[in-house]
Amino acid sequence: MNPNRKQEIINTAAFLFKEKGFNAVSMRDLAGHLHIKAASLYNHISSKQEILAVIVLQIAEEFTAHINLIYPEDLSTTEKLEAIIQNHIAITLKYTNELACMNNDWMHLEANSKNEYRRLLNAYEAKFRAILQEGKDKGEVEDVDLEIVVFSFLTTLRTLYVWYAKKSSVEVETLKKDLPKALLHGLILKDS
Amino acid sequence: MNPNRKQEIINTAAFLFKEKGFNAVSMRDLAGHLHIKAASLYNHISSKQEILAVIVLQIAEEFTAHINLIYPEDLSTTEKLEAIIQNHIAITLKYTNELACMNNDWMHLEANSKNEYRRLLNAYEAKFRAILQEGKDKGEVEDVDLEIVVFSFLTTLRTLYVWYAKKSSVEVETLKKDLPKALLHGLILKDS
DNA sequence: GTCTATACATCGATAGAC
DNA sequence: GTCTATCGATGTATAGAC
Repeated sequence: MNPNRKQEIINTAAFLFKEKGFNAVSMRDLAGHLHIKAASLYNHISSKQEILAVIVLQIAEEFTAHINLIYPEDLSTTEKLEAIIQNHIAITLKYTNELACMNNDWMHLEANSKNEYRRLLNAYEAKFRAILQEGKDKGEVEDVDLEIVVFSFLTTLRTLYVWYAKKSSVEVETLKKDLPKALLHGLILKDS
Repeated sequence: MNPNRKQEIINTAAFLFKEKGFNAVSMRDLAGHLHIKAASLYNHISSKQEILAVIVLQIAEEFTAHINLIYPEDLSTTEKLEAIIQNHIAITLKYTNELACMNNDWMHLEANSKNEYRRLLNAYEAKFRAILQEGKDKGEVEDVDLEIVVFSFLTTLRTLYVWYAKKSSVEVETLKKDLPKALLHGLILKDS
């Protein structure tokens, strides 16, 4: 019942799920990393499914909260997109394991949690799409297919934890500076 | 021993692995979709691991073959990158299930196959990086961090099957036209 | 080439002692 | 709150009949 212990279990689970995938981590594995027996886990959590749901939905809700904050602000499209990029970087640094787990294992949520996750995901994409559409209407955004930009932008941002896994803190500063550049302005010089 | 039957098993497995993930598909599931019993599968394949290795390495080798072809050609950086993008789109259309499986389940390969996969992946990224470096040297490419561009570019291309899952053939034509635009030239107009 | 039958490991989860 | 012991389901894979 100790909430600290519960959080400890969830953090360890997130690490293991990232490393091996949800289905490849047994309750015995997880317990072993905490130096207890599998049966003892059930004093703190009700099921393996519950652990996954907490990990995934916690992160998904944090993303939703941030875009709901940014969306109505009086900022240019570039500024809004920059804020979203910086938020993805910040969450990637803080919740690397949970993010990997969300991306790879949300499909293993049971029905109710999976629906809730999908709802949050769709809401996030809708707000993101609306920001881009606004940019197009205001003439700030190039004439490219909106769905393609939404897809390529969000795919890159969602998968930042892969990049982060192999990098140093110096390189994180480069990421904060150059990722917006690469995503927003492309990489081919206009006059070539 | 019938090679057609073996291919049929592998194709069905790729579909199921994409839908549910490697570990969530049992040999009984797989057999059921082929209207036979699990034991009968072993007349055609030696293990579940073998199926995964065939699926993943087949695709990985196809990507490697293509970049080895493009790399030494006498083309501009833009042309080479366009060729790579079009190849990713083509493979996504032809091998959607296998591609999803490669991305999500390569971690479940056994040691030897996993090492081979990593070798192919690293070789691909190295060639891709070299093409970008060449573009920078020739002044065709913006001054952005190379690793960040390699990452965001390849992440998007690798994950195209997610986009394709929900789209029509009309939209595929838009993808072929606008994905290079979005990736190479960005989305923010220069004068805004 | 597919079947039935089954071996044997491991899974998530529970009961009840301490 | 952790333990031992264990249940019942399910996993991959094999043996041998047809």
